[in-house]
Formats: sequence, C-alpha cells, structure tokens
Amino acid sequence: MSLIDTVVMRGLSTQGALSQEDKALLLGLELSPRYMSASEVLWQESEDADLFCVVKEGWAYSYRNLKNGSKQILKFYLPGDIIGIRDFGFTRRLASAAMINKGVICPFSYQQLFELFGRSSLAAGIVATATRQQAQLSERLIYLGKYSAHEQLAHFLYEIYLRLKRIKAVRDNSFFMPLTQELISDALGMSPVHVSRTFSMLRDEGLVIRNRQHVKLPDPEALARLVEFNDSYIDEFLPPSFSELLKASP
Amino acid sequence: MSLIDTVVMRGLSTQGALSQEDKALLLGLELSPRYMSASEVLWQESEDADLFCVVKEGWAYSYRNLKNGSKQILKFYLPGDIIGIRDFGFTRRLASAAMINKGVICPFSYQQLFELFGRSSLAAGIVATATRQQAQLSERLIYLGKYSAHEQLAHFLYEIYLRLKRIKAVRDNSFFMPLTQELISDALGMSPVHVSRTFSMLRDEGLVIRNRQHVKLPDPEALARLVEFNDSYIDEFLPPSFSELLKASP
DNA sequence: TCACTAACCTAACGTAGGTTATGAATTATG
DNA sequence: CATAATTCATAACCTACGTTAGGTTAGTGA
Repeated sequence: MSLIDTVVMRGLSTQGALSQEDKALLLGLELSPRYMSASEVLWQESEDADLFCVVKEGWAYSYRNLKNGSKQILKFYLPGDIIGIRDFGFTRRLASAAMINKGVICPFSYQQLFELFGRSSLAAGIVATATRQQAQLSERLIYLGKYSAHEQLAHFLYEIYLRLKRIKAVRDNSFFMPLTQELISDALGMSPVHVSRTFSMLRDEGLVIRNRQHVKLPDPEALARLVEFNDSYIDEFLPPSFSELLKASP
Repeated sequence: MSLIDTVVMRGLSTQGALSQEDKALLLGLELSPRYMSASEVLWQESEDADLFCVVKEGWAYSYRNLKNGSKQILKFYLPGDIIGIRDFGFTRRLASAAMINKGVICPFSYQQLFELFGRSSLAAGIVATATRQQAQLSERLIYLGKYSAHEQLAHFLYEIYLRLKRIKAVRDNSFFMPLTQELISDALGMSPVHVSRTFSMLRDEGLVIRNRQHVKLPDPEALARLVEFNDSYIDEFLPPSFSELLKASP
C-alpha cells in the first residue's frame, strides 16, 4: 500500500486524472511499512511534526488530552485514510495519535509532500491556510464536547480577542464585536438564553464587560488561564524548514 | 487588499519566503472588490462551488441550516480571513456563507488557485484529502452542537458504515468495529454510561445490533433517514472541472 | 414625542444526560 | 483452569442547560 491506495487518490485514478508519471511519483514516495501493536502511540501532542502516514491495516485515532483528565477524540482513521496531514504546515503536532488495534502504517515525510507542490510557496501558503482553519475547527469541537458553557464562552471570546489583536483591531483590551447573542448561541450550540446567563456570570466574575457590540476584557490573561488556552493553532508562521526550502528555490 | 494581505500570506512574507515573482503573481490574482450589505448571503449550501473570498472589511460567517429549524455556525470570519477554501476540491458548497455587518470582500476563482499548484494532480489530491477531513470534522461539530445523543450515535455509526463500505469492509450490513464504548464516548463528548444507554435504545428500535466488536445495521437506510445523512462530504471524487484541467496538462 | 422593534435580562420549571454504583459477561493472564 | 481485568448493562439520583415567559433597554422612524 502506498499513497496511491489512499481514498482520494484512488478516486483521482479512476477519473483518469493521474498520468503514468504521477503514478510513478506516488509509488516512489513509498517507504517501509511499520507494524504497530494495539494502542501504540504514533506521536504525542506538541512533538515535532515532520511526517504523515497512510493507514494500511487496523484502526487509529487522533485525540487531545484535556486538563480535566478526559480526552477528546478528533477522528478515527480506517485503512486507506491519511493520518497527520492535519499538522502539515505547523511546526508541532496539534494532537496526539495512536493505534486502536494492531495494524500497519506507511510513513511519508512532509518534505516529500512539500516537493509535490513544486516548491511553490503560494500553494504551500494556501494549504497552510486550510489546515489552520481546520485547527480552529478542531479547537471548537473540543470545547463543544467536553467543556461547560462558562468555559466555552470564555474560550470563544478569548479566541476572537486574539484574532482581532493580530489584525490590530483591539485597543485598550476592548474591541468591536458585531455579534448578537443569538449568533453566538448558534456557534456554540447552546440556547440564546443560556448565552445571556453565561455572559452575566462572566460579568459578575469581572472577566468580561460587554455593552451591545462593544466588548472589554479587563484581564485577558485571566480568561486564558480559565480555559488553558493553547494559541499554537493561531500561529501565522510556517515552520522554519519550509522557509529554508522556499528561499532555496529559484 | 488582495491575497497578500491574508493572514498566512502576511506571515510568509515577513518570513522572507515570498519572491518578487510570487508577490506579483498574488497581486495579479486580484479581482474587483465587492461591497456587501449586512446579512447579505455570499452563497448557499449545495450551490456550485467555484470561488473563494478574502474578507477585507466586516465580519462574515459560514453555517448550516439544520432540519430541526436551527442553524449551526461553523466559523466567523474577520478581516484578512479567507472564506470558502473549505469547499475547494468539492463540486458543491458544503455550507452557506453570509455577511454579519456590511463590508467588502475580494473574490478569487478556484481555477486561479488551482493553477497555483502547477497543474499537479498530486498536490491537488493532497489538498482535497485535507479539505475532506475538514468536512468530516465540520459534520461532527454540527452533531455535537445541535443533536441529541440518540441522533449523534446514529450519525456516527452510519458514517463509519459508509466509510467501511467504501473500502469493502462491510458484508451483509455487518462490520467489525474495534471501538470500546469509552472510545466512542470520548469521540462524541458524552459519558460512557450514556453511550451504553443510547446503544440500548437503538437496539430496542431495531436499528443497531451490536455484540462487542461486531456491528450490524439491519436497515442502514432507516438510520440514514433518522439523521438525514448528507453524504456529499464523503465523496471521493474531485469536481469534473478539475479532471478536465488535469487531463489537459502535459 | 411616541410607537415599534430588536436585542437582552431574569425567573421558574422541566429534562437530557452526567455521576455513582453494582453486577454480569467477556477477555486476558499466570 | 483460576483469577484478574475489561467491558458492558441497568438503576437511582442529581445538575447543567433548554424552554417558556415576562419585563427592560436601546435604537429607529413618523
């Protein structure tokens, strides 16, 4: 099994979109398969990210360990799935990955994948954008699954705060947020009434001051501590290795 | 504002990864900006997907309307964000998108983006894989947010069923699933006890027969109706337009 | 100025699902 | 084969959140 037996590539192949050259290239990427035992770990959160794997046999999953002791599983991987492209374009792993039962995986380096893009920094940038969005989505998923409304809303506000700060739209810890509580409730999967309740709680705790579309976070760090915010997924930089490659190209 | 003012591209630029040529190319992609009014819709779910946008001013969001009348918001977009790459590699929109307040957006065609990949079908395939994974994640998010445990588990099982069927691992509506109820609970964000309760309910309804790692869905279509399953995101084919482009290339 | 409306707050009450606990069935291990 | 460790089922009880409802505030327009 190689990349060519991957779910999407197989589709491409049957559509007649892959030339003989392409196929040869794909086969050339094949590395030695690795035999994995049940519950063996592929990688841990925040380790260096430098490869992805095709699952050949067995089931695997990616997950995040949470501060409250539980874990949130992001995805189960079945044979033919690619595991680890989520982190392509990041320096470190955003989630851990492990086998469920015993199986076989075929690893590929990000470098090989990168070279597929013909050293186009633009293509790499687009892909990085896509994976970053996915990372934000994962983060939201984690909060939907395992945290209370209080922590969810705190996390949501802190994320908005960080994103606005990055585009210089925060002044004196305050910002403009054109969202109704109903929109927020549709994003966080709770009732509008409970969003209101939760805002009141945050206000009483002195964490959030809000007046219609004007929001102030008197102590952003306190909010961040409350949700144990990990901002690595908001990172706007590509890994140093990418920069090297890109600069080296013509 | 053009693609170059996008969050990730700005990062690339400051890292010195973009050549003059790259920058010129990016600027060349710029189309005329569009002035949007508050709550104006950019596109609707299942319309043809052929472009993405850079948000220049204002806030936007992507969302899915649910059968129960509510909607789930997937993401809020702030100035400098790219909206619509989620659907790159799909034929149709997986979610709707609309403005929140008034603003300005700059549209770009997928075709232009596609040409960035140097017509490499491999790179396109990788990106398609990534976006497909994101789509699955979105789907899970929607179910976590707005549906009951009963519907969530039904949806989960049906998704596994479809994915296994695609790799020919389903026989007579039965399949092998090496997951404990605890793993499922960590994926769906509910307690193991409630997973058990919910399995019992599905069993009593005659929808799922399960014996440890052996699962049988006597009537998969009934399950699908229950969750109103939309399988477009499991689609393994790239849009026809991609195939044409790929075949036309050397 | 006074309607009219959208957004928000708070209270009262009901329920889906969390928690804890106990026992049975299955699988792993010496 | 005996025993330990998982995994699962079901029950009893409790809480976070949904639902319904009524009232307040802030805009908007005649």
